[in-house]
Amino acid sequence: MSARAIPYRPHNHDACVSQALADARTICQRQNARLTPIRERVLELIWQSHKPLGAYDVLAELSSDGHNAAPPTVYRALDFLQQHGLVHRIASLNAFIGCTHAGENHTGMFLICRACGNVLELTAPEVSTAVRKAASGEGFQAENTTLEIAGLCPRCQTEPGHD
Amino acid sequence: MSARAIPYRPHNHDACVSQALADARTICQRQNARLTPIRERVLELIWQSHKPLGAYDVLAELSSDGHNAAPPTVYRALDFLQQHGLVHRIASLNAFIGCTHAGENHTGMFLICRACGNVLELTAPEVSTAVRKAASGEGFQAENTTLEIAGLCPRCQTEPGHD
DNA sequence: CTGCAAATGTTATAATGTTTCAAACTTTGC
DNA sequence: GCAAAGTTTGAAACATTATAACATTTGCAG
Repeated sequence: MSARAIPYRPHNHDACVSQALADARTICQRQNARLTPIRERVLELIWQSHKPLGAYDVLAELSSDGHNAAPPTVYRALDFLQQHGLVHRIASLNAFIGCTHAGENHTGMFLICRACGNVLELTAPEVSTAVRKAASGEGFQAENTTLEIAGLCPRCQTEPGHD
Repeated sequence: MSARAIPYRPHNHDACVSQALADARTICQRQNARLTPIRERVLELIWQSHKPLGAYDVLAELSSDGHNAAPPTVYRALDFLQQHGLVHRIASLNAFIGCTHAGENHTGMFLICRACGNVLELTAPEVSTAVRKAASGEGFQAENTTLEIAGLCPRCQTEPGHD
């Protein structure tokens, strides 16, 4: 659906965002879910950064919009977006990021650069398989996987402090 | 070093705890790290439960010891214990659990039962390999992996609400 | 148009984590 | 031993993240 994201290199990010929003509208329609103005705006704000955005960052942006929102508004929108696979929560950062595989039925795996803060979402079938196998080897019925890898992105390995 | 933990089934947990503490003392000695009374006590408290303990849970236990501690005391002890591989932080729960592979140089993988709250720590080499491969396939230099799987443990699949 | 369910507004509060500076304790070099 | 330096702990305040509870509004089906 959306094109492959390449957060580490400059690109026309506005186009990413528009595409993501268009995808979201389609997905919500198919699921009979209401992508209300607030929800759409929150999704847009989150997409405008490749770096994960905290709930209170979103809140601040909304405020500077003139929208006088309180925390529950943001958390509710984020819950909705998560529920419908439009954003992911990065547990190790308490922050949220747009899903680059929305509607694709996947297990996200996140490469988080500790230097520049960018995050790349991957789907790695071999990883998913290995994880599922390891869990079922213990008789464990896996439902939800959190897989977050902190380290250095290609750019920050050679070009420290660029961003 | 420590025997394999089997949180899903009853066992002599006091023995687990003593063993973990003994191991910890050895490990710290080898690393020239000071396992002070507070740190040891925190480690003990964490080990006394197979369920992850929040920092404020630890704090409460310390208080009921008569030890009048403030949050930084606990967080500092937890940082120390993490640094030396004696406890793990479970990001998806904001909680801590004793490391069952202390001193073994491993990447933890956690099976978290959403019903009983018990957590099993695994080391799955195939998973680690797959993760490392996926990361380096993107040119990403992985440093730290958070891998947490929520689901149902064997016991809770057949015996809901036992605990 | 009316009544119900879903969504949002509003206020307050809970839970989690950090900063800062001072005091106590340990180690080290002499 | 003893003073200096470093490490650990105490203590108070504060910052950040998240939720509870209840009122109000909006969208929609009948």
